[in-house]
Amino acid sequence: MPRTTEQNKLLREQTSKKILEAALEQFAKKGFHGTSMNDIAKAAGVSKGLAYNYFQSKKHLLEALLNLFNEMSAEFEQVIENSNDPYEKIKLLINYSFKYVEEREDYWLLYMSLVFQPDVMKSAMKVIDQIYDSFNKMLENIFKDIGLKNYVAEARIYGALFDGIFLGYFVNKEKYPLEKVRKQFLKKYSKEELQKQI
Amino acid sequence: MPRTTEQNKLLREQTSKKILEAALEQFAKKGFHGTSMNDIAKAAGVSKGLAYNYFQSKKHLLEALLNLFNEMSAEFEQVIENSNDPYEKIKLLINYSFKYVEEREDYWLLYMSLVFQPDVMKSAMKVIDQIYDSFNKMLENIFKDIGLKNYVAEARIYGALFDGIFLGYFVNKEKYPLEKVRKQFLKKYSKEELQKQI
Amino acid sequence: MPRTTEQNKLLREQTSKKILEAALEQFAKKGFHGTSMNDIAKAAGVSKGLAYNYFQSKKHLLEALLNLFNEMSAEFEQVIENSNDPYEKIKLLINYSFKYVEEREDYWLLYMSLVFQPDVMKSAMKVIDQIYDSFNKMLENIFKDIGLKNYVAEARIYGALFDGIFLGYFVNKEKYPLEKVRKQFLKKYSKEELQKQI
Amino acid sequence: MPRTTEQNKLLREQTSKKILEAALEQFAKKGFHGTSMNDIAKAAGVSKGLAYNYFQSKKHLLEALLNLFNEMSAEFEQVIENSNDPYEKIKLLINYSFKYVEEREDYWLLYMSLVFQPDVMKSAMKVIDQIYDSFNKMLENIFKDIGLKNYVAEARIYGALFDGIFLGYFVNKEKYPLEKVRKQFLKKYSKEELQKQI
DNA sequence: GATGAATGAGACTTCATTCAT
DNA sequence: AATGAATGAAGTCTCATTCAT
Repeated sequence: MPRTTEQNKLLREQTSKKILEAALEQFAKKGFHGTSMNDIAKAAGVSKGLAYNYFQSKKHLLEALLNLFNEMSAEFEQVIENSNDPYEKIKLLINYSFKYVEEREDYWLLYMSLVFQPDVMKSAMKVIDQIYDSFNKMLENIFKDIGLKNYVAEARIYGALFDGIFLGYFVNKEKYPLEKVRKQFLKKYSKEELQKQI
Repeated sequence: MPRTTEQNKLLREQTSKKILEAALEQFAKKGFHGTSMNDIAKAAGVSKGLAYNYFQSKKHLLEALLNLFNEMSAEFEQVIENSNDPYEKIKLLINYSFKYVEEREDYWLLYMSLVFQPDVMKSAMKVIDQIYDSFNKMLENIFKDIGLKNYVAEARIYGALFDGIFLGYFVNKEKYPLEKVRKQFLKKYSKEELQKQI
Repeated sequence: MPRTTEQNKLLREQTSKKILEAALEQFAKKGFHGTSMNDIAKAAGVSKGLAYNYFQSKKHLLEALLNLFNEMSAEFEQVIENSNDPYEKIKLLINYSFKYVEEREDYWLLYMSLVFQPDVMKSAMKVIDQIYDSFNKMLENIFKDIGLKNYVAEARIYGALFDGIFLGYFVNKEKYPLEKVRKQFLKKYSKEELQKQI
Repeated sequence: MPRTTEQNKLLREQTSKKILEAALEQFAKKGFHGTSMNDIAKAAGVSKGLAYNYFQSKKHLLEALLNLFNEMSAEFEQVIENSNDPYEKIKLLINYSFKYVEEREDYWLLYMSLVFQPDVMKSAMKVIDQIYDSFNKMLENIFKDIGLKNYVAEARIYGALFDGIFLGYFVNKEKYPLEKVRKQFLKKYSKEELQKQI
């Protein structure tokens, strides 16, 4: 009995996901140029041919991954929707960030490795730039709400802290005092401290 | 008549430098795997063969560049020697950092791209780890001198700011409000602000 | 529809054999260093890349060929099993040798060219040494059975004759009086002559 | 003061010899294709450029070495001039052979490696063929003088023994019972034994 | 939908040879 | 006569992609 259209669609989705996840993992670990289609196919448990059945080329595969970054961005936006208080929003953001990067290490690593290899793909930088922008706007709005005069610079500084902390963390996970830093981060952006700056 | 030993030494130094600089530039722009020896040779204006006369392999070439990172680290240490006042040291550090990254963009980009591709080379991560360590120790000492209780976390936060700011800057140089951020950075680490935290 | 596992296995065996045979032929003719992977691939009628799909490297290809030498050795052992009379064994051996080298010229040439280039591969010399050993032991036993006092030296002398004859033959096949030499060889190792030496 | 013509000539001869010897040693050890001009220059203690000043190319260098083989051949001829007795000549030949190969291992190894790589150079095979011929003629004459009916085959068999023994010796010098074989060789070609064959 | 054998362009590297800050 | 820096062709090997006993 042949598969129903329904079943086929499901199968395609599952296989596609397997390949995407494998690609993400491999790209994150070894970089775009350092990863071969063979690596990806093997990690996904499929044949090389099948990977090409789903994605036109290695670049297309990367492009497909980039779309996931937009979701990442959207999730951050959602998190701050949970409160109307800008102080609370900051707190939610910080906690979510730590959770996020720890859980989705691969996304974050791929994201960063693309930042530092703009030549890999033009479209990558466009996506990355957009994410940066939306993240900054989000932060600027929060800091404006709080009443910080230099909210433009403050947004960048907050973003820099976020990026820089995880950068340091990935240089040497064992050594990095992530918990201490998280606490200090929260403290620096607590209502009490922020109000001193107004 | 053969060249004198002196002449040869000079020639070797010049050519070696040409190749190293070209490699730095190319690696920074396109990443290790994304750069071919051909790219490097062409950028250096020499033949492919000659590059191998100077550096055993592409990896050895990268390794030679890594040594330059240690110099970078040493320069930071020197800068803070110019004062005994920890508050002044911080100020010197910040200003030097901005000048440094702007002037030596390529170093910084290569450095970062290696952070995000640990598979490229074991030795790279070792060197990077060491630089991080020494930078952190330097900062911890300064913050300890100032009297900050959480000097460990504070050192990491300072470092994160540094890394994160330039990361953001390179994502989109045109858009980044570097000068505003520098000022805000200085303000946050001014004597006045720091003393509030003691 | 993909090929069945069965089909693939057959295909791999066939292609592998094609490559091995081409490599043997080329190595025998031009030596290991004098043969390029391109030469081999062309002679095998496959692409360069495919040769690497089957053999990790040129050295591995040579190593695979070395295993064939062990078969060669085994065949000689089998030949003398056909008789219990040591005099008859010698005769069988001589006739088989001539047939063997004439038919498997390439094996023999490769074997010899490896003897004279020990630097090519450590493992090659190990295999060659083993074959020499087993061949010598075989001969020593036969000569011991016959009752020759100097059976150790006699085994070596027999082996030397074997090697030396074909060496001379390959220097100039047209000129070499192979048939005359074979007859003289047989005569020297005839029961009648051997018994004179006891 | 410039060198005199005399001095220059001497110098050229010395340097030429140094290079030839180094080439012989390297070719013998690693084969023609396995040896680089750099290897040779280094082993000779001269610059690459100088080697080319003396020898037009790597092939020319090999060709120059081939001429030395002719000397080798001539030396054998001279040795047997020392006696008029064919039985004595054989004895002189055997003893000289063993001494020769042991002392001039490199010549012999190069000679043999060329036999098994005819593609390396056409001219090599011509020279080798000539040496074989003259050696064979020499032996045929001796065996004819002794009165052996099958002197043609006997000459080849003697030659084969010579080649084969040293071949076996170089496969594993430590293990080879060279002295035992030499004695047995001498015995086989003693007047007493040879006369049995007439 | 799925496989992996096969290709070929291009990467890294070596080396005979040339040439001259 | 002597040097070794420099070149470029050719060799080893990898890998994105295609294709079909």
